[in-house]
Amino acid sequence: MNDSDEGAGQAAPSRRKDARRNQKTLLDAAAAVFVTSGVDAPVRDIAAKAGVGLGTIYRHFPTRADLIIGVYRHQVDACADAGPALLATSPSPHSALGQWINLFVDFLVTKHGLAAVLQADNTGFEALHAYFLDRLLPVCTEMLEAAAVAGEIRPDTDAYQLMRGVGNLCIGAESDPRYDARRMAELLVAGLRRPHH
Amino acid sequence: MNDSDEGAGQAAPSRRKDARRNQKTLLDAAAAVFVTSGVDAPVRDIAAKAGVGLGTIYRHFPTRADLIIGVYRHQVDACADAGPALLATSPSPHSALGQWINLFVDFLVTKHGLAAVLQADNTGFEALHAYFLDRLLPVCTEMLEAAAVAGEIRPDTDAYQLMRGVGNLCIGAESDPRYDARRMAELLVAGLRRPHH
DNA sequence: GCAAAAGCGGAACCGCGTTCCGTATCGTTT
DNA sequence: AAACGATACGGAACGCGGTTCCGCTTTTGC
Repeated sequence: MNDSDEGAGQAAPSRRKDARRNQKTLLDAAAAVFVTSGVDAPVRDIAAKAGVGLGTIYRHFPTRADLIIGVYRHQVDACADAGPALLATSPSPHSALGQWINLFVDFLVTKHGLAAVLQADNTGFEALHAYFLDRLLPVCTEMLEAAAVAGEIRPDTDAYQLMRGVGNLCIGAESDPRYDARRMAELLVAGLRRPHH
Repeated sequence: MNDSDEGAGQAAPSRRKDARRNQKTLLDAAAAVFVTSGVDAPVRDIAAKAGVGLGTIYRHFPTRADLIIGVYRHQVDACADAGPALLATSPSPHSALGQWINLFVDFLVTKHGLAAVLQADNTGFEALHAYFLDRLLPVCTEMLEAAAVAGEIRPDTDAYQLMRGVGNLCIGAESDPRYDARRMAELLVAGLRRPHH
């Protein structure tokens, strides 16, 4: 899949020195451009910001998804790690789930255009979708199960659908002042509560 | 806004006869192409299907939103009309709301790519967004108020946010077999139930 | 039938993603 | 240090799709 690093792996001990430097430069440039122009920013803009040619960016990050993953991997991992922590410190699994979803929503709405590109059907972004699922689905599943065991929610809830639904709720949220994705996500989480305990 | 008709108005009594015919031809062609290729289908495809030039399509429908509105106006109107009817026949306002949302979701998920293009921030689709809001928001507001008066839901629920949330939930639903937008929408509606006192 | 008005077609232009290859740089070997 | 293969770089060039623009055709009013 990935010959050297980009995508899912980050250790790049081999390779030529300039190549490694360029990779880092590109990630920094991409992060900066993503903030100002969103994750859909023209590839040329990122290349220009990094001061490299187009060939270079495509060699290091064959798809835009690779670039996005590279830029946000740490934050996604942090979100994943927060799950078990919340489960341990929260008064109830359902409350932990709510807080965790809040974290996820906050992450998504502050990355312009990221939520829109996260859905599975978006051609060329399968890797991105897969990475998010890979990291977050187990956590979500764990929390849902804990809540189900505690009898707080219906036991038939599917973690994938919940993640997908929450991700969808975040689409375009950053550019619509009348819309509050966090509130909608809370409603969704509230909706899976058991009718009465 | 619209010199003649496209967009929100449909009566086109004046104009040249061939122009009126082309407009109809274009709507039919667009409807057909939307079914097979989604609402993002290349303009050229629609022009080809209709057997007209590019200039013609842009003259009749300056933006893609105009075309989409033209194609789906009747169905949107039907959905709007269904609201009061459901309110009258359903056992409770909340139940009517749930059924109405189901109608809306079914409409959206069967129109490939429509939900994705419905959100406000999508440049060039303001007219589409506005039309949907124009027709459906009053209905949604009415149903929410009825449910609030009946004490079934919290009284502070915003119709715009609900519509936007439901619309978002439908994005990409048609191409992801693991995802059931209707179920998520039901969860959302369930979530605004009053926490029984 | 004729001229102005209205409408039509599609070439052309632009932005953007993506590919490809001649050139430059690196690092290793002698 | 010189030389040479491997590795990486830059950017021209191509394809696709949206949008504009203008010379030509059809319609309509007289």
